Amino acid sequence: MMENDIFKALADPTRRTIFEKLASNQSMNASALRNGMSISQPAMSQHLAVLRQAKLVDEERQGRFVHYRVNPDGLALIVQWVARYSTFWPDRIDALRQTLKEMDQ
Amino acid sequence: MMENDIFKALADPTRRTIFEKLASNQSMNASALRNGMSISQPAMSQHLAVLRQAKLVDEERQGRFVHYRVNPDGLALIVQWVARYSTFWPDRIDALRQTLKEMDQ
DNA sequence: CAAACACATAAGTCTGTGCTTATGTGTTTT
DNA sequence: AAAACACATAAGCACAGACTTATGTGTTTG
Repeated sequence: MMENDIFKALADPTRRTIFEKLASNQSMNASALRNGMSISQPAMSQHLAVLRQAKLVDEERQGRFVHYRVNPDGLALIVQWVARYSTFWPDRIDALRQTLKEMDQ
Repeated sequence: MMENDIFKALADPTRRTIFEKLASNQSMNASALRNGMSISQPAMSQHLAVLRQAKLVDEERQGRFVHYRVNPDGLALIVQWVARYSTFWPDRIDALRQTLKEMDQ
């Protein structure tokens, strides 16, 4: 299940850090992502595989490097999930609900 | 960490089911939540504890029953987290960004 | 007050998962 | 072509977490 992959992927703090790194930079390869992270190369590779399967990240091979960047599909799925419960937010935020509906098309 | 609690809480499919049940009904006690769920009483109790710690759920004791309902705080935190990456959504959805900013105040 | 009830907590088991080291695959460099 | 490099995969280990049964705590009912 798609939803499950996403939440499981984001349940790990290391993976969220990786994702945030990718979000603030345009695109990074796996080695660049490791900088300042005290994480082994295989661990990084495994985390990226999980993020990729959750559609939170896209990869693009360039020679011997693999460049990773944020895939909006994953984020959109979270938004859609949260949007189902938008009725529980303060009234004024109902405007958000509208915007999200337009987004779904 | 707050963020961690939420994502870990939602990483479990059973807990998401419980949360969705609470979202579609106004308020339910733990026993009512078990209906049609083939889950033991202690398991339900443990899941609810996790959801409560993540601020996804509120409890209110009434006699020997404990009524649970959705706590918007948890949902709001997810929205805030996703909002940080709203730049990755298609342009027109940038309107959402505005709405979320207003929400933060 | 005793029994039934609603729920929480304890303790143990089993599976999932995040890590490691070792090795494999493909690409670039010299 | 050999060496260095970037990354993936394999296999094993250790811990986290979801479940179970058993029991505890508090409340209501008969």
